[in-house]
Amino acid sequence: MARRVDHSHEELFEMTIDAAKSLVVEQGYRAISIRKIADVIGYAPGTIYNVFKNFDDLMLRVNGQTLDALHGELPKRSAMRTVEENIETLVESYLGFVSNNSRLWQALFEHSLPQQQELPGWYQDKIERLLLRIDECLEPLFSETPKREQRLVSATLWASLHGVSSLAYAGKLGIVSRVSMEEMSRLLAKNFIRGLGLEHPYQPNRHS
Amino acid sequence: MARRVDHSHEELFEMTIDAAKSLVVEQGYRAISIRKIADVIGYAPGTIYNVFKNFDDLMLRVNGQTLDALHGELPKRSAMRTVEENIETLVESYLGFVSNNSRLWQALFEHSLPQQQELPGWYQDKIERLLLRIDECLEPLFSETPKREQRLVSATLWASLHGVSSLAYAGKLGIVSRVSMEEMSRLLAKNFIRGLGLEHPYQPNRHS
DNA sequence: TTGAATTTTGAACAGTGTTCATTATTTTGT
DNA sequence: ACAAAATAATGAACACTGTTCAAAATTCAA
Repeated sequence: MARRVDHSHEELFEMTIDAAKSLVVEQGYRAISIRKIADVIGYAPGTIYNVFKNFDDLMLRVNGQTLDALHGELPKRSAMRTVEENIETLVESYLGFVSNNSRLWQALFEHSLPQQQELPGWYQDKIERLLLRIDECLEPLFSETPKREQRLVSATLWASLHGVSSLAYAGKLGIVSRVSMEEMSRLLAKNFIRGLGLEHPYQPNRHS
Repeated sequence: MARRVDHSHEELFEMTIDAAKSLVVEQGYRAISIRKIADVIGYAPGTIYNVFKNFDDLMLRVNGQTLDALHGELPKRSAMRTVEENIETLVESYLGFVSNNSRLWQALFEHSLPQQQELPGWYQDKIERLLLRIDECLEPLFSETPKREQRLVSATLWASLHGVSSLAYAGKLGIVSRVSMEEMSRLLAKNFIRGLGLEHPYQPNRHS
């Protein structure tokens, strides 16, 4: 049976991702499977392979939407405020999003591609957009220096926050509970930026 | 056939973990399976379940040994040096270990337990030991304040470094390559510590 | 209406973790 | 030395997994 008009390619795409999302939200990343998703949307497993290359592709789309959603919640830099204040606001938004979407957020680091397969361009672009949000806030610190250093700082802050949330949610910090994930994030951002903003906009550190 | 004297329980434990490790090193985390491991050690799959509770347990043991190995390579604090210098040395050791054991290191964050199942005590102890290595280095900054803040800083630094290496190895930072993982780690550690060490040993940051 | 194009299917394949009755072996008791 | 109990190892079986693809069902075009 081929119900060609039942749902368009685009509708199928959306239905599949929505089903995957709700499975993640309700049962966590490890509970997803192509067959379960197919059940939810009322199609056969094979149909999903007309819309997605494979499971990794599907998962990348799900995670891509999570990145989009985060991007939508991050505020733009306010010219009225200092770098520290802007970063603080950014971190608060980040923490809010992560708390409200914890299961989807966990899926973001629980899924990873097979060895030596790099992320597709469209996915890297979504990360790029997020890094730009941080870049914006750092602008005043780097007005005179090459942009590469600025990007390095943004990526470092992004990765650090990622480390804190991923370890906190995976329970990989022992005693440290979810309450202190927020404490850690604020501590990190504040002092990292403060360390940066001392004398030099960017202090290249030599390797001993 | 029961070859009871062939290998003791302890030998079987070690053989299994060694086999798992070499599979990770040669083919990456996603290539491991109980059956492949059983093949390598010359036993039936069922035998592995006499030694390990399940796959997660086995994987936790593998990762536990990775944590042990890292702990063995981290130097103790030198009383002759400043906090910044001690942390720098620590970070260099960390980076060296991660580079020399990249596949095993990746397995450390590619594996995660099912939802709401927390890490066993013996595993948390291994993390505790590592955090203590950082704690040591921070000692001079916290001589007068309660130890809780010191632990918060250690955990934050640990988690941040973890974030940098995990995103870098998973290729989840786009352009940012493995070369700059080291740059990012050094930038992070240096400025975070510098930010901390300003006026107050520890600056509690209020939430706006 | 017929034929081509397209969408959906679901069985089949090769794999996965895990269980457990059966078997082979060793240890113990007599 | 022999029988009985204890133990270790097995591998078939179960219920899953992602993925493929010939066949079937439906729609579109002539």
